[in-house]
Amino acid sequence: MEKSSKSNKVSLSEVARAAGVSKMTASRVLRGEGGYSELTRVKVMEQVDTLGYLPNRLATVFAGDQSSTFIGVSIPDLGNEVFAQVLEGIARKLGTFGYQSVLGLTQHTMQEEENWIRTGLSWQPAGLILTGRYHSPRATEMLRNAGVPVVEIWDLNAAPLDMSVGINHFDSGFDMGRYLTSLGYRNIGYVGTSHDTANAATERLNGFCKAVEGAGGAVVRQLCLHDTATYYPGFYGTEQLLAAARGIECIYFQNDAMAFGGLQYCAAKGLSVPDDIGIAGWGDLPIASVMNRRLTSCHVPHLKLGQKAAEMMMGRLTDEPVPTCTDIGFRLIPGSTVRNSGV
Amino acid sequence: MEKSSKSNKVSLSEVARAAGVSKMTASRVLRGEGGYSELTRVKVMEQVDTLGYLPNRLATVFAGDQSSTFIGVSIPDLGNEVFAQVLEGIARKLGTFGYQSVLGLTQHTMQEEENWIRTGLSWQPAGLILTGRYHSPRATEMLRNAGVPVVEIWDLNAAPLDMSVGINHFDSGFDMGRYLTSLGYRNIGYVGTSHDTANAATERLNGFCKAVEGAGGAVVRQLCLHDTATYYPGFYGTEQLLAAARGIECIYFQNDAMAFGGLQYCAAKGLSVPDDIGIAGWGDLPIASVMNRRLTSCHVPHLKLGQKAAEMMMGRLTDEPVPTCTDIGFRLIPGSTVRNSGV
DNA sequence: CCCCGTTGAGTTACCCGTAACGTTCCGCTA
DNA sequence: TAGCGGAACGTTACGGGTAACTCAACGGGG
Repeated sequence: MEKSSKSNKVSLSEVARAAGVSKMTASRVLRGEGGYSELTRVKVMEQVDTLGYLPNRLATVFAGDQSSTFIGVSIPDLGNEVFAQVLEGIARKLGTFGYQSVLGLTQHTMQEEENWIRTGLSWQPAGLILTGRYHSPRATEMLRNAGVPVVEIWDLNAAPLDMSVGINHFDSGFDMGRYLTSLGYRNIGYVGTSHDTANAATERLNGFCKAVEGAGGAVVRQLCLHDTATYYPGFYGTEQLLAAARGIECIYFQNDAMAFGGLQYCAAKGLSVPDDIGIAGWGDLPIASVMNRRLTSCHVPHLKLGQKAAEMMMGRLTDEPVPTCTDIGFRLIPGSTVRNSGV
Repeated sequence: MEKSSKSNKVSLSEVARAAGVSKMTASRVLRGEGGYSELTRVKVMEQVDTLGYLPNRLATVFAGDQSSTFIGVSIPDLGNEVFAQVLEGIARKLGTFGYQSVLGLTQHTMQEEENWIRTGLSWQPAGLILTGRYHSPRATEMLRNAGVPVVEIWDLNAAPLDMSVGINHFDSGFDMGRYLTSLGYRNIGYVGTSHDTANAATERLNGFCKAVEGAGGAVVRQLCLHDTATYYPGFYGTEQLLAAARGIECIYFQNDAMAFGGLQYCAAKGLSVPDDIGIAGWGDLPIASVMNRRLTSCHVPHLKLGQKAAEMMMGRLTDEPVPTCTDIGFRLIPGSTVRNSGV
């Protein structure tokens, strides 16, 4: 049962020849658009089976001016569980429409994103889904010129390139700031990681600071680690923060993963949470559902966000009216890692 | 600044015309393969900038017999952090070679995988990376006929379709079984989820049972939930297991997420771990690094696994000699959620 | 028996790049 | 000054499929 040495790509012409019809007739049968007899259909389909013909979608896209079924999806990184869920929502929903997700990991940098957009556009995607609302000038220009639908997710963008779905991160930080100050916290610290200045985490921090300061408190120390926003940096970041500043009553973390690291640091050092110190995160990781203590955090429907993004994309591609801007909403989770009433 | 109604795709011919050269010359300039004067180069590049030309890679692929830079990657689901990391390793590594990952989420079913392979092959990928070693007969046939490189990851496959990288899950389960029995555990339970019978988790369970039985113990109860293998099912699965069987000394979970759920159930019910019951998981989730107690588990270098898969794929595509089978290895983590010496 | 509509199937052109080959034109050598 | 080589660039022919058009055969109504 040896195969011939090279590329056994069976083309439509070969199927047609084998079936004794023209290429065009075979094409009609394959697309089921009618205009052929039952006998012809059977002959063609027999050969499709026999030869193991697989349609070449590149050629189809290439032929008509119809666009492909590729959707480019750029995600900062998958180490962050939250983005993994967004991607799952997107990919799964797109899949149900017969569309494929082409993944780009942009490492939170606009340059990586720009590169990815450039190559991404070169294979004629039906659309692009991008994380974040900040893009390099050249990226923006390419996107405008390309004429493909674009959904910006994560950050809500009142003036999106095309469409946008996400939450208002500033507000989400603001709400947490207001909540923590309402509990009497005044000297507050922040632990996060640094990347581009323009991103969602920074906006949360800005909103947070505004609320805290508005309530007479102060974010006395903001730690921006040069590391990934995961568990262990949360651990040692807490150590650094507490060593650098006295009297911190509560720490706001960039996300839940870092907050768990912080919790663990406190446990290791015998600091009682929330008696000695309050801990708040962001994102509401799934693992929180089985922790003995509920982490104070902010819930965002990640999976739903991804699904919504995919739906908006598909709506645009099928010429349905689509809102340009969808607020997916967030919910503050009081939790038990901060004290539960004002002092 | 209104754009004309339709697809502003600028083609190479337009660039060439605007620059006053032939299509072929413009193509040569774009590819930098020489055979043109500096003046010509400048003229062409000017028009590229002015018109905002973006190469159409579909056409390129289509023109030569060179293959695309798409690599199809099938992953069961991204809710499982472990697969997200594998994907990250793959996508990132492929990216450095200028290849794109096209994602397929197969929900742990062979049928979904088959569908995805069929459509996947239709856009002429340079290769496929599949999770698992079990594929439907038709999928196998398509893969053989397609003549594209295939890397099967996750399960080590001694007789892969093409290439394989992963670990031996049977051995990994066996080692855990031997370890737990060496600590004196004899009445052991298992909590996992059911899907196709043929998968890595089942192989781990088989290896585990063999070791346990070989040491005179028994896996007295195997619970296979109809749910996803995450935290909460681990929680209520533990409840079900303990309600259904008496005298269970130790529970082996399908993965760490479920084990964390189990740990939490024990904490909620006042069961002391490991004094009252032992808990073991699999996969070594990142969050374990900041837990106060180390979960007994099995470490697998997920990111490295993904990277290796990508490297093997690239090696094959550049005609380097590539091992057909790479064991990425695992490491048993004794942890502190089982007792630490034989009774 | 002719005309015409319907059905089934073939022909042609095209999509956008690239390989392979042709052509021009220059300068250099004998 | 013919002859030649090579740099610079143009022409043609694909590749796999599809839209639009054309054509042939057949059956039914007048």
